[in-house]
Amino acid sequence: MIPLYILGLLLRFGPQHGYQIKKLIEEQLKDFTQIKLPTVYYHLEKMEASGLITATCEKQGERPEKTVYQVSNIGADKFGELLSQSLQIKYHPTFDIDCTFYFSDSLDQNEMVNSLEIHIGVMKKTLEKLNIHHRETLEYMPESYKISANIIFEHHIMHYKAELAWAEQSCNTLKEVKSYGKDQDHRDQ
Amino acid sequence: MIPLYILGLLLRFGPQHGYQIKKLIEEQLKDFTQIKLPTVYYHLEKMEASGLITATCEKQGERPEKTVYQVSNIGADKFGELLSQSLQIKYHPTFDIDCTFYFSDSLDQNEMVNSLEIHIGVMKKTLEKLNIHHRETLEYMPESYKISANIIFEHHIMHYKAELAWAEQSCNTLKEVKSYGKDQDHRDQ
DNA sequence: TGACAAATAGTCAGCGCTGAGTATACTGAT
DNA sequence: ATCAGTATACTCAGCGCTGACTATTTGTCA
Repeated sequence: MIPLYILGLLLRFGPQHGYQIKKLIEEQLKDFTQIKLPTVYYHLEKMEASGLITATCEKQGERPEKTVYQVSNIGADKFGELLSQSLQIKYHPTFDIDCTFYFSDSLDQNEMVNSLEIHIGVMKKTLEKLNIHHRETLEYMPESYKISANIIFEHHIMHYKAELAWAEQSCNTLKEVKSYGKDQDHRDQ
Repeated sequence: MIPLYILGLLLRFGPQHGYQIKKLIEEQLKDFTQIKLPTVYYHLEKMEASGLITATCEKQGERPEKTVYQVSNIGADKFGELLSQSLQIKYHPTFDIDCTFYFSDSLDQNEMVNSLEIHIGVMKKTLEKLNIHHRETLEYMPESYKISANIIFEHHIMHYKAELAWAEQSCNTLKEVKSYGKDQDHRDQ
């Protein structure tokens, strides 16, 4: 996926250094990816080696050189190819927290409720931020890009909502079990 | 997360070989993880090196040896530690398809609609399977595990539903745009 | 105008993971 | 009795990724 981003950004915004590409990704896609700088450089080198992009050294004054990358013809073709391939949508999420619940017999219920409550708070804040950013983005975005921007934002918003709903539901379930347990204890005494 | 699974499974089901651990993960968690065999062995070796588990060679007849692993005291402590840590829930999904939509100005709308329609089909089938497997699991599962099993299944089901809803919504949006575009073409002619 | 933080630009060792491969044992069809 | 196919059990080279590091340049506030 990263080569696709790099090729696409270089085609859309013209030749760039590795660092600039990282900045572009941060600006353009901050809510949707977390690509690290060394990862960008790693792919730039690989892509240069395979001829998808060409590197030229830029010397301003006599300061250290910066390497500027631009897409070759082969790279432009590859972009189209990768983009078509990316239409094969896959969705097989895994959640670390499933492991926690799988072994929940070794855990205290209060801790679990607590942890879910924190999670609920985080998800609510994340959703607020996303909604605000969504509105902001639509303001300065040219009409032709709005539809796809909407689709991307909606994708994330819907999954965050699902995560929130799950956390709230599970939290309530655990609380009910707890109070039921207490009732039993009470009756037992 | 994998060391946590391995420690937990070894504690719950007793000493096992690498291959058996893989089988256990497949049986117990088939809908929720896709851990590969070499990955299991990788972690077993690391965990043995750090004293979390101990390996003993088993020779049946004079056939090749199997290595059986069991949890040490240190490992049992580590299990508790990792399990507590795992209560810090993180959710920052990234979707490859976002990249596709980000560059959707280079794509044909029909292809995108098509791709989403396929995705909708896959998600529907996945949900059906998950629901069936959910019911089956609850049947043979002892009462004490049902709550956590429900929570895990619900987690996945809710996210698959979100994914499905998003795909349907986006598909409709794109279709509307297309027919609107056609209208315009028609008027332009 | 000197000093300290932040931004820019890039490198590298090493970790986690897995596709592809090896080798033996079992099982069922012919 | 044999052969194919599957299950069991494990190994290893090499890829993708990134934390931690280096080094320079540019604010920025006193």
